Amino acid sequence: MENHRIADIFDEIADVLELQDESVFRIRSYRRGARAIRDLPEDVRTLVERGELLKVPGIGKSLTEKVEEILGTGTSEFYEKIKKAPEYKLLPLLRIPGVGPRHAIQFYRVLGIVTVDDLEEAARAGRLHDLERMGEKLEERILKGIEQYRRRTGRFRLAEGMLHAEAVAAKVGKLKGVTRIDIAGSCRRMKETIGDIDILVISKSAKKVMDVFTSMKSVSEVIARGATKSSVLLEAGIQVDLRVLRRENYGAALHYFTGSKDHNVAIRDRAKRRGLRVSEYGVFNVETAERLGGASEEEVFAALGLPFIPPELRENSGELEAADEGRLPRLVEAGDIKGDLHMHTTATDGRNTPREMAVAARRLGYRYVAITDHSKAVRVAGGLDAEELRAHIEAIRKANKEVDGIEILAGVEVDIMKDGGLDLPDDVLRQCDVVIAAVHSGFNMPEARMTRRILKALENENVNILAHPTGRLIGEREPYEVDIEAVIAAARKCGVALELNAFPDRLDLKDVHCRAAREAGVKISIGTDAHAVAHLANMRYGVGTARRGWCEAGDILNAMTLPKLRKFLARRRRDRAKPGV
DNA sequence: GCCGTTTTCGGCCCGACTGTTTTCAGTCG
Repeated sequence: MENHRIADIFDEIADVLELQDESVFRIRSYRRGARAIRDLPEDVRTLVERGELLKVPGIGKSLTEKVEEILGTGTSEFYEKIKKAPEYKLLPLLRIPGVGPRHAIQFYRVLGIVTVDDLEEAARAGRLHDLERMGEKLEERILKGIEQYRRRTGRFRLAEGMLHAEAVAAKVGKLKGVTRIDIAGSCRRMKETIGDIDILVISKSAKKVMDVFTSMKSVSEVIARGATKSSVLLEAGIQVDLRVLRRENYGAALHYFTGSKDHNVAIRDRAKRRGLRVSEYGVFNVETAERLGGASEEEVFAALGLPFIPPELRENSGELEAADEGRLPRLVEAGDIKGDLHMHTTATDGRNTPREMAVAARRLGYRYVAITDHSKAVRVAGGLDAEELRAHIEAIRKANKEVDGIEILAGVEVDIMKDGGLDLPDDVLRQCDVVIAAVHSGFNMPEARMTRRILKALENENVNILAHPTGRLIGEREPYEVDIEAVIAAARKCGVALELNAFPDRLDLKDVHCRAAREAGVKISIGTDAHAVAHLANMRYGVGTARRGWCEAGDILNAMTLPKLRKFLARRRRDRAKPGV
């Protein structure tokens, strides 16, 4: 996948242009282009080959040419020129909170500062505060920013951010006078990683809210404190912004601070065309200054002639057009989920027995679960060989008889070997109700070989689900090289479901791939890959990701009733058994 | 640099907070 590399190049170009005080619109175009490419559901190369890159919103003639040049030669003439510019060396300075392009360029021009170390030294020596419009407080703030920059690991995983956000919301929400509290921002949109946490509050006593918020035990630093807005840094390193709002503005603010930025820009653009202005205070008629609403998000959308758009869709990736044409999906909800088809037990590397997992799942309101322990290739997990799996299946059948109110399906997560063969013989796989196939080794093969390997595994008539199809670990391991389009097409042909692994480190398939799979008519199985009872709760992140992928309940395998699920699982083998099929 | 039911030229989202200043620049979201 070259998408990330090209997107990073465009972002770097934007940063340098900003340091060079170029047109803000030109800069914005590079940033928008970077984002568009980063979020593509498929390899930018295939898009170029089909001649469709120009159709992507935000990508025009100039960026298309640069993408083609980079794909062909590995770089672009313009990018090379940018890299030679003196400002290029200053990019790390921009990553320091509190340092923007104006400061960075001032430090460079006046004091010759290039590196973060230079800046730290200058700040410590008190050489910054004599600069124009600089003072001792800014100097101090920059030193703190450098500290934060050094500590910082980048974005946080959704699950981690959500837990912190919910802890803060619980604390502030308990206060007297707080009549409403919401987590907004990328958490609300269920984005796979979050940069910071946004919390909105309606309260009569804003001061009290700010007092409590800024003095929580988990706060390591108060970054800003105002009458309506405060920001803190938690010990965990996550920044939390909290705003206190008036009831009549609340919907407009909630919409605004939920984002995404691109969605907001598109909304305001739409408003402008209609002679309206949208801000976090409401929707206004530009000429008469009349206020057309803003107490609820519904009012904001309605003022623009739109139905409510769920937060997970607000990425400016077609949701406004779909809303306009009345074809917004009816997104899958937590309550639609009827079971969990991927979990491990003490038979391999899990911490609970099949029985314990099933009882916990029943408490979640599920109708069925599948126990899917590892096969022998996963040595570290104590994977099962054929004999052990047979015994395990027996144990699962027995547990199923003992536990009422939920069906325990016997399954396995069988490894896909390097040649595309499976780690266990067909006769034992045939005894399973559910077979999940997965790649756990040999991640570094070339794309063509990896794609062949997975496609061959999908051909095996016993396979029902392909687990974590790209193998990525968010922030830790890049996905392996695989032609995801080909995998989706093969899944469709073979009647195999693709998993949306809900484990917080994975969320794999990711949102844009879910959307592509759904559009191709492939079923998505949202599985938690739970290794303990507590992990079953991660389903929410899988559902959130599926919603970001525009999935409806009908697209989700484990939203099916048990009889329908059984039919889906059995169909493959039956079809194969028919002569001539 | 992108884009078009106002336009192929001339637009391109809006506001809070901070610090350094007596009206604003920079950063951030």
